[in-house]
Amino acid sequence: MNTNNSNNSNNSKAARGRPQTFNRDHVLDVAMHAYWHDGVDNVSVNEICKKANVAKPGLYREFINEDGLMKAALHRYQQKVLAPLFDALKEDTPFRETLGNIASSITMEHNDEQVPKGCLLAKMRQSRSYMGAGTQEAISHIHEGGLDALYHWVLRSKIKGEFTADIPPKLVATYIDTQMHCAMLQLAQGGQKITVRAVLTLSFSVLI
Amino acid sequence: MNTNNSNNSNNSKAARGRPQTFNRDHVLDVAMHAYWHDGVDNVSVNEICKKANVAKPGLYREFINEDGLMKAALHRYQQKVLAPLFDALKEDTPFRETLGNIASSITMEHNDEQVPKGCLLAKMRQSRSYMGAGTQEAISHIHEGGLDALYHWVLRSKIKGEFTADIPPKLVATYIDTQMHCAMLQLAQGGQKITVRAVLTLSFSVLI
DNA sequence: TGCTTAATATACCGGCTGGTACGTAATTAA
DNA sequence: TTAATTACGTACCAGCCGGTATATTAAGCA
Repeated sequence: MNTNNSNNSNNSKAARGRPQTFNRDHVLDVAMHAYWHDGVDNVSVNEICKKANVAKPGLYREFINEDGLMKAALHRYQQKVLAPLFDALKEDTPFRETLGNIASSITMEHNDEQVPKGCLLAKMRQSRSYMGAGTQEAISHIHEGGLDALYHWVLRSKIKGEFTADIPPKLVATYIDTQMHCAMLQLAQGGQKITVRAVLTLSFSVLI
Repeated sequence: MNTNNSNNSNNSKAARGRPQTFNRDHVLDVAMHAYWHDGVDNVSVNEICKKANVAKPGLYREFINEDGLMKAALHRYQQKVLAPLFDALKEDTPFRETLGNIASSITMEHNDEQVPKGCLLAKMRQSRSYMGAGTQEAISHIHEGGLDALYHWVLRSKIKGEFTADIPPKLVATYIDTQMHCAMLQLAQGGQKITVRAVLTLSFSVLI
């Protein structure tokens, strides 16, 4: 898990040549936000370079090509945004309540314009087939991780007796994933939060 | 060949200059299929010209610009594909059965490779904000027409006593529209038909 | 036979794309 | 100092994009 660490501190001294000024994390933050906000198809490497105030060759040195940049940006999204959300599935909150929390956090009002609408992973999933191999693999990997987290959460809820509906757990996980995905797309596309939430809640009501 | 026409069918007289060979309907068929199959973002005017075997200036003379072409292709999709499907909502089939038919027709097996997966309207809706003004308007118009058809179908079903759940009809229309939209996207993205169908059926089960 | 009208195809435009060759700047080691 | 090493940024590449100027072709009319 990780590419060598470029510009960094805990490295022993040495550092033979000209010191690196390229800031990998900063570029990744810019790229993640741009892809998330504008949609992967509508952001070029040139634009990211401008926004991050770096030159193209430096970026290509770090990420090899556009596919590498996208893949890295998506991984950053997974770490910074997705993982904290999915941590909620590991807690001991009752099934019903967690389901409600999911609906809430998706349609939450953060009028913070800094946070783009929708979900980068959701947006990438739908144009998956036109992306580079590395990005496609990352999308599948992260998506499957999410499905897996949902699946085990459902299993545990079933054991705890909190989930009683007679629906195969695998299907429940896919169902919730699909409904979340769908809600994210609606939001990204400009759908009203209140409507998206009503639809999401209605779709979840079949589970409780 | 001299029964020429394509466009101006009922033209009676003369036809002064060089006879037109540009076939509007053929170009629209090609464009519709290309947008549908490959995704609007991944098809250029140049490619459509090549596939339809026409020169660019002829196409621009007929459609003015890319936006005009997209808009016309979408309208053709509405007439050729969508309208026949939505006609099912006007018949007297029971609510439950119609709901099942919707799920069936969406996940139907036409291994016919000629028919692209998913729905052109659904694909366009999700990249709406990056398209021309005419296409955006067409998307909204057709989408609202579909929502309206669903709404009135639900209303009639309620009057007939076939739909009894205590959910506002407007929400039901939006809900079904959303679930269909979502299923179409999943299919377009390569989702398994059997899985998509299971999710769709589960989501519909809250209505009956 | 021209003359007019209208549709055609070639060949081009500036601009943007992903990607890179190459000269230069900044550092350490000798 | 001088050489080696490494990162930097300018300026460029071919290729595609949406869109168009222009000369040519094919018809009816006189």
